Amino acid sequence: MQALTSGEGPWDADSDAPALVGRATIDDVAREAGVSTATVSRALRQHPYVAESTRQRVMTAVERLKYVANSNAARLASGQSRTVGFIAPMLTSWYTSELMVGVEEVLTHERFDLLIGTANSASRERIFRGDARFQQHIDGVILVDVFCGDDGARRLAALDTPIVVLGEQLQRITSVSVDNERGARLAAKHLIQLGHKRIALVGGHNDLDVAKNVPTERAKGFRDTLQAAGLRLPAAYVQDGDFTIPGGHRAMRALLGLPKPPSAVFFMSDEMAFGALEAVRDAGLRVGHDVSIVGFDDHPVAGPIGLTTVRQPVREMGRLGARLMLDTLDGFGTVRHHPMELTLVERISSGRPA
Amino acid sequence: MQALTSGEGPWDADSDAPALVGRATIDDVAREAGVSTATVSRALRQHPYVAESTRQRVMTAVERLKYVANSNAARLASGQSRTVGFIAPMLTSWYTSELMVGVEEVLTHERFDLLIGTANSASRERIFRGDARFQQHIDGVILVDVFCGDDGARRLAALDTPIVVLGEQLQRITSVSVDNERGARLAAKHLIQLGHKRIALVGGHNDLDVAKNVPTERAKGFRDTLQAAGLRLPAAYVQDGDFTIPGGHRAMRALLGLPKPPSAVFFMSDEMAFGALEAVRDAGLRVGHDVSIVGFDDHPVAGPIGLTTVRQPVREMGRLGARLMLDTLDGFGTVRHHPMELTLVERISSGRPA
DNA sequence: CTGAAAGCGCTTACAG
DNA sequence: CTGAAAGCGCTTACAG
Repeated sequence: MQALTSGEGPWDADSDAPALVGRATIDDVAREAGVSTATVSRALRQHPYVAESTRQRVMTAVERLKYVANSNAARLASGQSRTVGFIAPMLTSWYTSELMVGVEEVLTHERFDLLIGTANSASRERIFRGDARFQQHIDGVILVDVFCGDDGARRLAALDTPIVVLGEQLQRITSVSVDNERGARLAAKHLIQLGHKRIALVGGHNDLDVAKNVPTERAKGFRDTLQAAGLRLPAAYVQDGDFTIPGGHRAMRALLGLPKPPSAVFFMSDEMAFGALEAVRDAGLRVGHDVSIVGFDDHPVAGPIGLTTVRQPVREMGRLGARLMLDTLDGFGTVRHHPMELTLVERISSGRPA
Repeated sequence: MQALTSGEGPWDADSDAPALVGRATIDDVAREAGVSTATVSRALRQHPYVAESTRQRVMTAVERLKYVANSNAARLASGQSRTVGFIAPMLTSWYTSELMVGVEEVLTHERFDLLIGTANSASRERIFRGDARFQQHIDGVILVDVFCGDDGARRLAALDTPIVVLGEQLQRITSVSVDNERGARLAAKHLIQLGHKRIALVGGHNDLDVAKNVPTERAKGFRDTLQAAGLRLPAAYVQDGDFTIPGGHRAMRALLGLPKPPSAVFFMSDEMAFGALEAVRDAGLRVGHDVSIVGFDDHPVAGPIGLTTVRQPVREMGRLGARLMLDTLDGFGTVRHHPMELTLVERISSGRPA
């Protein structure tokens, strides 16, 4: 970018800056400061052995020339990509993008790049054994909703790539996790305490063969709680909502079409619960009265529309995950599990059965 | 990343690949194919003057070695950053992130990187005259909700950096735009036709001194339509909702607290309308009956909750904007304006006045 | 159509 | 604490 042509105000050119053809390089700075490029490089990266006076001179030259290091050259020379991969089964869900924002926030601050990837069943193999984008030039990978059992986890841990898992806990892999079973228990208990007997469950990813852990754990917590209360969960009361808004809509319609529809439904994500709203309305019923609904996430729209939900601090999980990755890359890499708190937020979408 | 340790299934090592210490470089490929590195480079980038048989041999070697070019080296050598900047006043709104997803989609496909930036009043100057991240190593900039009048537009156009503007139309700058005035007119007309006389307006960015164009244009279309219908718009009926959910909540609460509250409100974004929902509920009123609400965007949750809104194809706008940027960078850079269609989607949040 | 070689702008042992 | 120099892995005129 060059200086602007003329005129006043915020779009003005900065007339203080020395005229340059193209951008200043490290050589320009070295010349200006009267030192070698090596010294400039060291001064700029907080290298310990640089005289304070030298550092000052370098900084002055940097300011004057508005020098910014060419990161391509820096990465090539140092062999460090300063890039972290981010892999999730579904990039468009609120949950995923919120995690991504958190991750991006701290990574950008540390001048790292983020490489985004989806992980459906077709691509998951490629990713770990040679996907074009991930095969090289990546320092580590942040995984969301990992799609593997204990066995897969063991193999993941054996990779020589730093890995951080978000949203669940895996053996021998650093993670920022949430107790999914407990979250589902909170939701189930809440509905049981309200007096509901016919409670349905809407999850997803049943046929994707990816991202199985999260729905599996939530389903378990839910079933266990119902069972402990002596309640049945008929097969027809378990629907696949695909973790999307339209999926939630379909699932709810199916449930309401049953001979004996449930009086309450737990959705494993708020977005699915949002989709359900329309189905309830179309059936001429009222949420919170005729049908109670509980979601999972605490999406920003959950509050405004009064959705009872299991809240998880998603953005915070993303931030923490990124920090753990950075720690690992810095060599402070003991495997750690960071549990995040889950809380039930009661709002008006759940009430006593009619 | 290295091969996995052992075991079967999707986490297996690929035993066909030649053992390599580190990654294959262009030299490895050249050796394997029996050609020079220059030829490998040409073959890989669809250079016209490469014999078909040579290209085949190179490709085979690439496959065998699972070669992937080091983009840092490629960018350094070619002098092309293959990076596009994306600047918006508010990164967390649905509108902005949806645009970003669209942009990211086509940019990634073309192996371009995206550099994200916010543009509040404090930083907008820096961006164009020397922000560390944008000063260099960027091929072009995509601007959302540009914050300048005709004068600013003229200066923007004079920059030697390719620019594409999203969401509105500016003199002499390529854009993917929407007729904001018309959108607001659609909303106003709809409410007027339903019989409303007391109609309020909730916009935002009033004190940010950024992103003024969009709210200004929408306000104009709205005012003009009311005036043409002989309706007044008292100052108290114009509120700042900050383009956020909490902002919409506050604005609605203020409106409902008025001695003579409006019977209908037009929000310049769906998210603000979402925030209003809670305020309406808290006041013991019903949306679509006691108060009609119209939004702008057609956010994914608008359908499920039945929000009447002015729909704009946001993701599509992002995609198109990215393509226009790529065209510009390829030298096909005539200034063009691509208008996108706006349509009113009538749902249950708007009805006849009580 | 292909190769030898310079060069992109940094970083980093290696000396001093 | 600092400098000279090699090298990171590509691309691209320049010859042929």
